[in-house]
Formats: sequence, C-alpha cells, structure tokens
Amino acid sequence: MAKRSVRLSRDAIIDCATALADAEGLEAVTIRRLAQENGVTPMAMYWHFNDKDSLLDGLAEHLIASVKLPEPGDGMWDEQLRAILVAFLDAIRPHPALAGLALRRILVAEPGLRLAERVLDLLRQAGFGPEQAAEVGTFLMCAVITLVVGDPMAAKAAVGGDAAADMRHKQAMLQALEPGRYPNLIAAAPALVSCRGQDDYFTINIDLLVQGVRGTRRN
Amino acid sequence: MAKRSVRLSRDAIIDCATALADAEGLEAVTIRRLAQENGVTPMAMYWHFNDKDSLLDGLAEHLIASVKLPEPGDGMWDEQLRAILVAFLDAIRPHPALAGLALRRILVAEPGLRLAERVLDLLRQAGFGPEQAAEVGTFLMCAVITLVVGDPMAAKAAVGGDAAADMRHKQAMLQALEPGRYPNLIAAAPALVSCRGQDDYFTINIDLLVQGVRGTRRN
DNA sequence: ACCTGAACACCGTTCAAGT
DNA sequence: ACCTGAACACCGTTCAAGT
Repeated sequence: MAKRSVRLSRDAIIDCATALADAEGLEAVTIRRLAQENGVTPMAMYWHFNDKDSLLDGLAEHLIASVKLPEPGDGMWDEQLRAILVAFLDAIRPHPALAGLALRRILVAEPGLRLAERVLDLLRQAGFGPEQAAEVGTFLMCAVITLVVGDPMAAKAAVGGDAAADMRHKQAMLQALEPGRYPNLIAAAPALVSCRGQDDYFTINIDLLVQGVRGTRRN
Repeated sequence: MAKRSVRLSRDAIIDCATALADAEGLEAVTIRRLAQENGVTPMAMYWHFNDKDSLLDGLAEHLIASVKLPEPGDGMWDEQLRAILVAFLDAIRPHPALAGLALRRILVAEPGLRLAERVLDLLRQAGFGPEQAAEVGTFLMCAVITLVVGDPMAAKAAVGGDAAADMRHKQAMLQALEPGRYPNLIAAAPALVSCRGQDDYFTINIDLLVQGVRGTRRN
C-alpha cells in the first residue's frame, strides 16, 4: 500500500482519507495509517494539516463541495427546497462514514455556506423570518445528514464483519419479543432492520421534512 | 479523584461515565480514566464490561431508560406523538455528549424497545402501514437525537475552551461575508450561531416533525 | 518547501496471576 | 467473584534536525 506518486498534497491526502473511510470506516482514518498508505512518515502529515481536526475539517469541506446544487430556478419554494435537500442527500449518501463530520462543519467553509444560503433563501420565500429560517434551516441540514448516518450500511465496515448476518440476528431478536407487549415492533421487524439505506426510507422522510416546513410556516 | 466507595459495580461505573461525559465530553470517557476516577486498575473495568463498546451500550441504555414515557392516554395521535418526542428530547437534552450513542442503539435494549413500540403504535393510529411506520418512526427518533447532538453547548466541554468567545468569533465571520452573495446568512447570523440549544429551536423543529408526519400519512 | 527520527503521553486489550 | 501487573499494539503530537 506504500506507494508514492512523486509528491504529497493536501488533496491527495484528502482523497486517500475519503477512500479509506468509505472502505473501513472513519476510525481507520488515522494520521499514521494515512502516512503508511502514502509511503511517508506520520509527521509528514503535519506539514499539510495543522492537526487531525483540521484534516477532518478538510474531509467535511471536500464532502460538502461535492453537492451538485441545482440552479436557483423558478419553481415553487417547496419543490426547490426538496431539490436542494435531495442534492445534499445524494452527495453524502456514498460516504456515510464521513457524513457525521458535516454536522458541526456546515458553516465553516465556502461550500457549506453556499448550501446554507440557498436553504435560508427558500425558507424566507416560504415566509419564515430570519430567526426561524435559521432554526429550521439548521435542523433540515442536520436531519438530512442523520438520514445517512443512521444507515446501517455505514456500520458494516465499522463492525468489519458480516452485515447480513447481523441484520438477520437483529430481526430474529425482534420477532422473538413478547407479542403482548411489542406487537408493532414485531409487525415492523423486517422493515426496522432493513429500511434505512433503502430509497424508500430517504424519499418518505425527505417528504416528511418538506411537508413539515410547509405546515410550520406562518402564512 | 481516586476514591473507592467499597466495591465497584456496573451502575456505579455508568453513573461515573455519564458525569464524566457531561463535564468533559465523550472523548474523556476512557477505560483508563474511569479506572483512575474510581481508584482502581484499568483492567478492573473488564470484569464489569466485556469491552469499551459494551460500556457504551450500557451508557446508551441508561440514557434511554431515563425517558419519562407519558401514559398511553386518550388524546389525538399527533398530540400523543408530540408528547413522546418531547419526553425523549427532555431526557437526552441534559446529556448532549451521550445522545449520539443512542442513534444506533435504540433497538438493542428494553427502554428503547418500549419507546419505539409506542412511536410505532401512534404512527399506525395515524394511518401508516407497518413498513412506513418503521421508516418514519426510525427517522423521528434519530431526528430528535440530532436536535441535541447539533447543540453547540455539547461542543463546549469537548473544545474545552471558551464557548462564548467561539460563538462571537463565528458570528463575526458570518457578518463579514460578502453581502451580495450571502444576504440571508448575514441576516440570520445571530440566530445561526446561537439558535441551537434554545427552547425555541427545539419546539419549532419538534413541531416541524409532527406536522411532517401529518402531511405524509395516507388518509 | 517538504520530510525524517526519536521521544512522550496517551489509548484499548490480552493473559496470567493473585485473593 | 473481583481485582492486579506486566506487556502489546496502537494512537496524536512535539521538537529538533535533515535536504
């Protein structure tokens, strides 16, 4: 794994870290591991990044920069809002191990600022004041992130082991609950263990968020 | 800090870990630190817990067990659902550093199962089928957790330093953006940096979730 | 400008052993 | 049943030094 393309760069490290997180989870993203992966000494990383936290900042920024923001368009605010949330979702879905990093880092770099500005703009169009737009907009972006962080496929690499066996095990456990006390859990057992990560899970809950915004605004 | 009450117990360790997480953040919760805090060898922890992950399981279960579930009641499903989400929120709000642990652990112990069963029951009453109830219910609980994980007060202890100064700094940064490109961020700057953690933030977004459920159901 | 070497203070965990 | 001691393989990070 210790290959050295010629020179090390911030971007190369970030790409490497992203691939590593996708393949083995965020806890595999380590200063020492990244160094090893690039055929370099751990301390070489400290030339390109101040410390590990700024490496994580870079990962989050790179992730958010991959959002394909739709053009400001002329449709209704709710359809435009949905389109933006879906664009955000689509960008982070391939990287569930990194999505959580964005929770606290949306407003720290330009790509996140652009995303947030667009969300706030649409919420203002929907009739929210500046404060309410801030509160709702912040939550909407966090909620979309949660949609993919809750994805059990994200845990696959983390646990390292057999995800399918784990799902079968959890479902069997739910099915084995006392029918008198947990009728709904038993009825929903198959969906509970496999719903997250399915397209249906994302679309229905994005819909819930947009409908919630519509129901919450003043006018 | 090395006091020893007589004997070590699972519950004592969990209480200690909870206090530690509240005071210094989750990354201060360490096998070695817990041992030191209890005047004991690190390896003593392994008698009470298989490994660190099962310690975290215990912390999450203890947290969820503190939810004061309202009685099944006779009101409308949406009012009951709001009451349950608020009860969940109130329980985890005092422990923002631990809330994230519950994201993947709701269905692993009895308190979480009881909570989930109640949520699913109300969603069925609202007209959702078993699969949709599972998808929406899972998301609702995750979204409530996100409400407190996104709380910047949770980062206060983690960063260790001056949270107020950090907020002033972030707000100044937002105010200094180009007015042409980020008018809404500038207008919402005060709310963006301080909205989370405020009661208003929680109530408006819990409302958004409940309204979203109402708008999403079939009948 | 970019990287190395040695060292420090931390982690979680295992394994054998004590009482 | 409950805890200790020594050891192992990992962390992030600093500081001085090399080219």
